Amino acid sequence: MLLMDSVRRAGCSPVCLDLSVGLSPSPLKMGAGVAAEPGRPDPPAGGCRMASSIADEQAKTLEAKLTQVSEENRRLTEKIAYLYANQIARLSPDSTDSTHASQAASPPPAASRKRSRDSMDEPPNSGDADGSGKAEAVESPPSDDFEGSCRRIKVSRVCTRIDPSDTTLTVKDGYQWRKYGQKVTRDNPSPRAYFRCAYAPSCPVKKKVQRSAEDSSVLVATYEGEHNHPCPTRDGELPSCATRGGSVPCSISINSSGPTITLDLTKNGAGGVRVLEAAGAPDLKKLLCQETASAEFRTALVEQMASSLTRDSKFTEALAAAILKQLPDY
DNA sequence: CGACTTTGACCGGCGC
DNA sequence: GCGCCGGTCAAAGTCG
Repeated sequence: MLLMDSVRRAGCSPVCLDLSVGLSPSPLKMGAGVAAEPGRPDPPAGGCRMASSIADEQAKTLEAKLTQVSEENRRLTEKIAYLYANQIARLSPDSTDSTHASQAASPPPAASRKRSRDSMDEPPNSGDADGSGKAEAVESPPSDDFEGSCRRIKVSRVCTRIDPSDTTLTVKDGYQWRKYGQKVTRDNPSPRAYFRCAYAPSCPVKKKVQRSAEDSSVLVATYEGEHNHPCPTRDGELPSCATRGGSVPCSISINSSGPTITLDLTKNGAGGVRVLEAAGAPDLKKLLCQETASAEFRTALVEQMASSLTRDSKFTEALAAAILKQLPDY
């Protein structure tokens, strides 16, 4: 886009755009016509004469931008790590390893009932959660090692905007789920549905789906554990915003043993990111709101998303196919 | 007829 | 000890 913009500003025709997306070793290649691949015909007459110098200039610009974005990324990472560490320290001043033993004897008053339940719900084979365990869901007796039994399963939340009239508690994420229960919980008038992964019998993953208490048009899906099998459909590799005919995940949560931070990826019309909530850390939410509102954050986020997409050869192939479809035969 | 969903019953932890 | 609550079970019902 930067190149396109510069080329446009330089008075060159946009026809020079080389869209050899995914067809060359370089996954995404957009540039002026002179940057054509070897063996390809020269740019059409009327192409950019200044393209060579512009390409050099743009290469430098992009390089500088890459450095800047990398620096921003590093800075943001450090900042989030710092904020997170601060919050943890503030929320659990005695959160050291030694608390495990005392927790069994006398639970800390600040620890909510729910929190202790969450750790209790850990499946017997939840060692899988760190990816190092075996994939078998074999019942094993509780370990005497308290440290081991307290290991947290991976918990993540996905908020999904749905039609308020849609009463089905389904979130299409590509995996197959079997519903095994539904309950009305105290803090929310809408029922909570419980699902197990139905694709692999040994898969320990569970999912809870419930409408948000604040906004009934938002479904909150809580995933516990990690799948020990590949996703049955490609759509499920990520909760996809392109999902059709179903609910559309529109936000992500950063979890899991610490404060939950929910980012809304769609609601901000200005193209920014909105912090929906930072459970258990109101100050963190305030700070993150400031941070995500910044132009630097948006730029870094966009860069990172673009980078992830362009590294995915499947994506670039699909994009190339879609573009070729739109182009007249030549 | 098998797979899946629904829903009331049941279980175990926790607070009072 | 009792009641509340979240989570799970399992029989019955539904669907393709």
